[in-house]
Amino acid sequence: MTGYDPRSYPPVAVTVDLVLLTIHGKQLSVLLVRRATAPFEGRWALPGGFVRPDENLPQAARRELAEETGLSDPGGHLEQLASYGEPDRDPRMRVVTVAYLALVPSPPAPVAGSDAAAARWAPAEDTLAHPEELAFDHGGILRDGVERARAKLEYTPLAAAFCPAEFTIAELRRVYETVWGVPLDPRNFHRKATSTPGFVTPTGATTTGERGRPAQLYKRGAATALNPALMRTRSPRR
Amino acid sequence: MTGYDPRSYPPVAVTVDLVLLTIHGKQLSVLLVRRATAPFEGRWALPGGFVRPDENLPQAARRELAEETGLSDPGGHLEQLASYGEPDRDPRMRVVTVAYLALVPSPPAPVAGSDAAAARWAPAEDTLAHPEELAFDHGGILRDGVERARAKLEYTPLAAAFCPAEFTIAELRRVYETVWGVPLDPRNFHRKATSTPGFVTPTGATTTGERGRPAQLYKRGAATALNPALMRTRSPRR
DNA sequence: GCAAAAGTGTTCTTCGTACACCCATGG
DNA sequence: CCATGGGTGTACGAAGAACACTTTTGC
Repeated sequence: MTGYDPRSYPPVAVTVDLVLLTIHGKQLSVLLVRRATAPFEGRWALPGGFVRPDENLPQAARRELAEETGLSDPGGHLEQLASYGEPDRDPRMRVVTVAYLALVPSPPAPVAGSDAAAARWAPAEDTLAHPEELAFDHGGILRDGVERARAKLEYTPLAAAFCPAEFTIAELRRVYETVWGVPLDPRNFHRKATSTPGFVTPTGATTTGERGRPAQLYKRGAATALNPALMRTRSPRR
Repeated sequence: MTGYDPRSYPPVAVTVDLVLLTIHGKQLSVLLVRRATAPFEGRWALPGGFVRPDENLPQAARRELAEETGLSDPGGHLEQLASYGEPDRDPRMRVVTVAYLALVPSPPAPVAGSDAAAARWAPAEDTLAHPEELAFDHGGILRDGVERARAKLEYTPLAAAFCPAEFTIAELRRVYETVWGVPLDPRNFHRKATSTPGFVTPTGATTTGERGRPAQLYKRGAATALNPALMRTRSPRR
């Protein structure tokens, strides 16, 4: 590295891009914005923007999240995903992007993109099937984000990030079924969720006005990791 | 993001830093280099350097790894860890670093730092106990790297990255014991390692000249994930 | 009462743990 | 033959899968 002064390099920019996931109806959905300017004008892309000189990476990600959801704190979960830095990933200049993964409760707010031409919740499955339709390398970033989300549901209490502050065990189960795309046994899931320490804590309240027996309401527990983990792989009895 | 042109920003540099781990004797060790120039001159730091205009991030990481180990392909494993971008993490200018985690077989080569004043393998435990002694925010990066390595041993066949091309089950077990810092039952570990599909594949050869019964030699299997996972948490019989 | 959803109990099987035991080599 | 480490067999208990069954609501 001696002899390499970055100030003699062509300029580099650092951006933050967001894989913002929620559960919309029965589908895992990702927020896409339509690009208003070149390059990739008119194409759909992940929301994102340049990191400002005075902010760190999580701050930039939270700022983007707030801008896109229109809420100062949309709840849910935000974590760094990975960084992407192919030299030609942006035709304008060298841009290294730090992708963040955000999971938020169902439609956090009507999305009023202040700086994007338009924004929409797109079914993740459809978008993953045609990743090349997204601008830049966002198809690959989205794939990594969805994969990370699927994996982390197994061994962290992250599924609750998709739920409102209070939720039923059945709602939590539907998160798993939607994200993983597999049916789960409601009875075994109930036992598992309520018996895993720190996963959920009962609020005492119950649902009402729904069909069937009212359900206990729960809020997120204090645990940051699930032990034992939930199983994603179905191991059918022989 | 409208109205924010990164070309009007103060310049940003992107570096790649390496958490390079190996097993040295009975200890998990990390490669540290002594800084030859300001800032933090004379202090120990993770190896790293600026990403060049024509290379992508993995290429930069592999270049650093080759430079530090003195081998064009030291074997083992290399993966992106995370990115760090506090505005003041480098007093010279805004530097965003993309950290990579590398796991290589025991002393891959005498380290001849071409551009660092000196390099050494430091016990990870000691270094983690005094993270503030490292330059920049490298103490935190090291902590994240060791944590990642410990976690990934559970559900990936990554432990084999610490072993030479051919190894015995006992060598593999010692990797786990060293990285996790817990003793494992040799007999149960043997069964588990050999029965987990894709973890290790026998070469047919055996060790010789050692004390005790010769051991079968194995090489890395094709699996990228372990199913079922190995257990790190000891669940003692009640 | 009936449908629907919540929640409990029970059985079967799998798998981790502990540990007794046998095997193959060096000295 | 004995010490040392490699490798197998087996009993016990914990936990997951499957599913019968009870509870509590809306209609």
